[in-house]
Amino acid sequence: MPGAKIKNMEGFAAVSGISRPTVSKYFNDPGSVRKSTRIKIEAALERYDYRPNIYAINQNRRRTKNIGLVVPNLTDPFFAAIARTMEGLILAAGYNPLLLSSHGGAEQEISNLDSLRAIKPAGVLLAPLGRASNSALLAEFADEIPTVLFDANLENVGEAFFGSDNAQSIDLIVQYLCRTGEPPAFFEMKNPVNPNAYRRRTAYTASMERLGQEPHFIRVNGEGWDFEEIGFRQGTRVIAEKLLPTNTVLCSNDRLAIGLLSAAFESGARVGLEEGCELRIAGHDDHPFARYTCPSLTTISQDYAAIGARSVETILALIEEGKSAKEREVTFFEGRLVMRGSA
Amino acid sequence: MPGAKIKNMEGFAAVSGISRPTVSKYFNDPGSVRKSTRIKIEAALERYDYRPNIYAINQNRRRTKNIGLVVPNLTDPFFAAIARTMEGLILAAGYNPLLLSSHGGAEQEISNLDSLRAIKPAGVLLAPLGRASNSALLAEFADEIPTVLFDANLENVGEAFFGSDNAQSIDLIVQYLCRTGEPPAFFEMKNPVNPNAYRRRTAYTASMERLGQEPHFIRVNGEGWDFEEIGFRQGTRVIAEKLLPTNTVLCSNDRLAIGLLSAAFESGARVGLEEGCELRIAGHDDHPFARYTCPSLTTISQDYAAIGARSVETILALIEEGKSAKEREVTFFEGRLVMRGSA
DNA sequence: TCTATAACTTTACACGCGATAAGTTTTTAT
DNA sequence: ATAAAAACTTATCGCGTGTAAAGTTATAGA
Repeated sequence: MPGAKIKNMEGFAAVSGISRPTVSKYFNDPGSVRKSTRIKIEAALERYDYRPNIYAINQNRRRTKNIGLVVPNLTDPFFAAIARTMEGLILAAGYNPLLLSSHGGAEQEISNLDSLRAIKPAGVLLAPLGRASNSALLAEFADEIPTVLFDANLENVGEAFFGSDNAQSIDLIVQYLCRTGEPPAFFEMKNPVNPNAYRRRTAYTASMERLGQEPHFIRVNGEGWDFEEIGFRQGTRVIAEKLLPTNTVLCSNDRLAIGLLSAAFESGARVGLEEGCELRIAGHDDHPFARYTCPSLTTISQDYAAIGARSVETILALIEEGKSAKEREVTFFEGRLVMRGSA
Repeated sequence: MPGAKIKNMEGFAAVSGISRPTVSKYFNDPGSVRKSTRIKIEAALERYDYRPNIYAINQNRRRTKNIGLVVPNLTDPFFAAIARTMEGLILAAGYNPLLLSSHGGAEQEISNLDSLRAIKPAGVLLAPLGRASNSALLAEFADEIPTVLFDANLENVGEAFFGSDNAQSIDLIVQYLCRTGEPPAFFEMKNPVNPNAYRRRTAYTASMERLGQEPHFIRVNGEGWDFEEIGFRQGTRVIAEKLLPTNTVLCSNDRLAIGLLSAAFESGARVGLEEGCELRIAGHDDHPFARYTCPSLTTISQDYAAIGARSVETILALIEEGKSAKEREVTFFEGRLVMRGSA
């Protein structure tokens, strides 16, 4: 029950009976002071309402305790989820996370980095938009401030990258689909916004060829990040015009698959493994809603716990060890097959 | 193409040929200086790389330009969307939005407010958790810092509240459902986390009675914010045990409805308006995903453009006019019926 | 051209803390 | 008990701004 407000550390030092530099030391690391003085300070904290002024702190510290966290689109629950786990890890390490969303726009991405520059963060975790990103400006930023990329890789930007092993995960699901039915066609956007989409395209071709199957692509038009909408509209057309070369469709990501599932439902095409189903649909990412589609969506679960953990570990190491790594570390984590009702 | 970096306003004032206090004035309001000096300063900004140090600024300003934006759960796309629109409005007004999510936890909500206190925001827009919130501590916070609530109201906390008119919107959809088929039963959680859920419960009863129908409740167990999961698991049970009193179900929110739709699908119960369907399901909120459920979800669209706009306007007025309003303003916006395939 | 006034300049201090140096006290190890 | 080490104290500076006072110059309106 803190009583009277105290306006600065000078005043707080006075009431706690400890000198100001020692109090300052305490706030920067409570373990760095003698136990007896720690007790005195904490007793004073109980009695009085005082918190160090964060602006004064940051003005004087060499490095702030801020870590920027930039995701391409918070409206996408996938990024909301990964951002949340990263936030927790950053807090646990005693740093202050600052979450920004680029809202699918390259200008917003740049303006996010500008905002971050203003707060002089110790480091930044950045999931870039991908193809749309202004990579020259991103590289410039990463040159000033320790930056780790995740989810989408841009060549030579940042000190490290952590993401999914699309070659492995796509191979996993292509093998599964081929083993259990007709080989899949690949449903994707003509001009994907995300580099992962390109990797998955390549991985699909490679897997199919390895299995002696001919790759088939269903490439649909559409711009932006409204993937469900694109999957739905183009899916409706594809089904109506009977453009599907096989009864099995592997979508480049779950959000397209969600749209396609909805299109199939409204078109009267039954999806799933059961008797009488005319279509199998699979996705990639294990979107939070994939469990609740009708039927539930067979997909690949990205190991975002690992991606998040390693990204945070790495930026912390960069910050605390001081300098940048000799070599840019690039690590791909394996995906896991999640078998559900749709394929 | 800014050239050499300049470390402080002193240096920048020197190269721009203007005195430091005037430069300071310029950065706080470019319109407050003479046109000829504005041109000189902006010319220097082109040639040199300088931005005022945000920590030094905020240490000395009476009020910062920060506005806190706290939502109960960013993983919920509904809140992600409303947060996004509010962010845009705050930026447009020349303020700096700071987005925090309480992740469904009361402790996190409090710690978010503590983080905000540390940055001394000019004002805060807060969507509280609701029932779980520590409303005493929230009230204490709102007492220190101008605060506007949205989405979920807590009595006498904050200077104003903006949200949906649950009585109107529930009446709208209950009337629609009664007009077009059997009167709905109300599917909800036994102990909802959100005050809106209580309002909707009451509104449902009132509407049904007004229409001369007997209200029926399906109250399911479940804790936390994993509504889809709860809707799915309990929905599966309810369908299996044939506990539905009518063929029409109105869910307290879309996320429960999404789970229930999934349960119905897996249970083989056809949902919708078409021939041969045995169930109608409706929701509330117009969740971004509601368009893509199978069948697409009939629901109520909250006017979150209005809620966001009025909330931001109000907090800005409070900040700029200085003092708090005479009376706590409480405004409910009407919902709109969105007719889709499920009911 | 003159004058009122708005806008500028210089000077100075305040903000609240981090950091460091030099001296003093307390704790730990022998 | 004693010396060395650790932790404290006082004193002082620096950070990059906001802000205010007092004096000076530019601008607008007559």
